[in-house]
Amino acid sequence: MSNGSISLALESSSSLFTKILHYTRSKNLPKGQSLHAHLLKTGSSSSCIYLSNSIVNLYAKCHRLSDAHLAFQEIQSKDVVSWNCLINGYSQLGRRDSSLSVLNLFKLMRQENALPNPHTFAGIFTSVSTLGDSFTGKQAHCLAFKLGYLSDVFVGSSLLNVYCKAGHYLGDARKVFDEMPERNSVSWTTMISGYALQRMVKEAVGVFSVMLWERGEVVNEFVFTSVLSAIALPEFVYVGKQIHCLSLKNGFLWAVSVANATVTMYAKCGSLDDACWAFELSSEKNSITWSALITGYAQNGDCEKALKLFSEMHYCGMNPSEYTLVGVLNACSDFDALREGKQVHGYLLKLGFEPQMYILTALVDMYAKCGNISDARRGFDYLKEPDIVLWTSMIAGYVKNGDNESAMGMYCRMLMEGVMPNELTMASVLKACSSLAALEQGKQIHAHIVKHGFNLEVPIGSALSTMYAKSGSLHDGNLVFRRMPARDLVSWNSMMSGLSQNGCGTEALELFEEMLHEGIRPDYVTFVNILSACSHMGLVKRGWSIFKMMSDEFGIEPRLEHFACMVDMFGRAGELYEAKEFIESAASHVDHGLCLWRILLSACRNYRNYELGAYAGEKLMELGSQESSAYVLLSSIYSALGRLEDVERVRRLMNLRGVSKEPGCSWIELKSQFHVFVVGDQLHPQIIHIRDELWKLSKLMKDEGYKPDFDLCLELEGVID
DNA sequence: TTAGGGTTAG
Repeated sequence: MSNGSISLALESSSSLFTKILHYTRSKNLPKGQSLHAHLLKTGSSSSCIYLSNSIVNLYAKCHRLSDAHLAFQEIQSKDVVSWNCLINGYSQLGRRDSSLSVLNLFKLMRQENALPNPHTFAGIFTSVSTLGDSFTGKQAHCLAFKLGYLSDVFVGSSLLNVYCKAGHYLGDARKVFDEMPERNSVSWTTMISGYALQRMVKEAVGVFSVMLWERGEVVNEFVFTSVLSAIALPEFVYVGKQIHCLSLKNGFLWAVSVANATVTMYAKCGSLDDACWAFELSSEKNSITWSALITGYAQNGDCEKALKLFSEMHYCGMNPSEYTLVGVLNACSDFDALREGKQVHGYLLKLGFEPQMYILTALVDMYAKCGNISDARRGFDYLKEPDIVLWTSMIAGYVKNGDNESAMGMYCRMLMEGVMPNELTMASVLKACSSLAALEQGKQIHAHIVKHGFNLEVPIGSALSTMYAKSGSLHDGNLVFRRMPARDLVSWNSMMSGLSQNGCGTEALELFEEMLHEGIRPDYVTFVNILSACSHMGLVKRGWSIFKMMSDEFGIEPRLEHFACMVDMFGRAGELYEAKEFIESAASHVDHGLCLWRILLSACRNYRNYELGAYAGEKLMELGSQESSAYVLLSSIYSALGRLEDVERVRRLMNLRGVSKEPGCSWIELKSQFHVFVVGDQLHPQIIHIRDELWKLSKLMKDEGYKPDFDLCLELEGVID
């Protein structure tokens, strides 16, 4: 026997007990284990239930549940504390499997006729809320009530947490809360964060105020963090500011968790200056504080500041967490900042971050959104079993890069591998169908949506109505739109665009009026749709007044798209000189000029106003247009005017600038197969029959008296070929 | 003289 063991052997059981307690609190497992060995050797633990329970507790608190279980089984006559030590050990792990073990242990405990006490129920309710099992929660609630334990503040608070976490049971939660004979900081925090989770700001702040009224002070930092987390909308920022000031007044400047919640609160409300102020003010910053401000900037569209802050964080010697990296990668995605994104990628590899699922997803998303789809795919292929978020990122990436066929292919592969889509997946796939105008596939996706039990909420409802509308099925598009339980601005905009693109300008304008009537504030996209509808309908006056209304009433500055719609509107109506004046008053930017003069040039061709057409064409030459159609049209106009020198000059300019005509291309989907045709190609297997049919059609046209318009068809072989 | 509840960042 060593000296240490001799001294242990001589110790009284009360001193042994103090030691176990100390090792348990300090989570000193090795010391605890040697003490346990000593107790087994001397047999002193079996004679004393306090000591044996404490050993179970020691292992449970050190997260060694299998050892705790063994020690528990060694106890001959278990009491309620023995059960509680084990039950609470499992429940405190906070995992799904351990919570299920708790429920099994509770069943065993009842079979062995051991009577649970309030301590037992605290563990039971904690596990039930981890599992989100409100049915078992209700049963345990009844039992606790029957046993008269609900007056215990621990039981009440943990039960409160069951109902708060279940979301739909907030009414039950409030009832439990109101009926508690005693409430403390934990009960307040639980009730407040229950409301915060459901974004019920007024209720959360209400409970906070009642607490202030009853207690006269805020007891700890947790109450502040939970109430601040409820505030995430600009209209409540003034309440947030009051609570922030109160936290400073009550001396919580030291609490980094309060500072983090404050920065997050301001950022979510869109008050970035205040978020910055709270950030500077915090006496201690951790990676969460930095993350909160970085993602705040990213989510409010100031990605440049987010990236700058990230490098500042690096220079301050603060290492980023996974969250910071995900936040900054998302900023790169939104900012189209591939170079910076690659730097962050390199940096995280250097810091030794393993490519875990969410970092990998952020990387795939960043590469895809920044247009580097092949690197995105490499990241995707890295994982053997990608989860639904990663699949969706990859599918959305293909859609964003215009490769809708690959997006559809990925979706089919995903289904074959047995991965269930979520609503974002469905929205992306529907977008691919819209772009392909693939109605049949779109209908199949609609069937999947019904089959998987998704409802027509945004974004699925919006994407589905857009798919139908863009594929020409306006009736179905409208049906989906009307059946959506709630519509956001994007839903209205896409329905309007579907109507406008399919020649239903009047209906688009009616929808616009309806939207204003419902109090939805239009954005710049709305006005693009509406101006385009006016242009197609020839409603010049209406268009003018809407164009003015956009900036005067809604404070939206006109963008290139709006100017283009206006020029198109004048052009279609034959008001060519109005269009010219409009361009000259609006086109201060090169890009604007290039687009606007090009529209006028086409309109001049349609109305055979060659003088003005030549004027617009020369403007395009001055601005260095790279569009082949501009050169072809201008030279044909000069030819029609008999100005052959100018024809030659424009041709030379086109060659000099290396502008070449892209061959025309069209495609059609027949029986799930795409047939693609490019000018001059003979690749289609049925090309002979197709040409035969075309020849018959043109003969029919001639017989009916249609004559081709040769006015602007030139001997441009040298240019076009 | 052993055992219990709540909080912030993506």
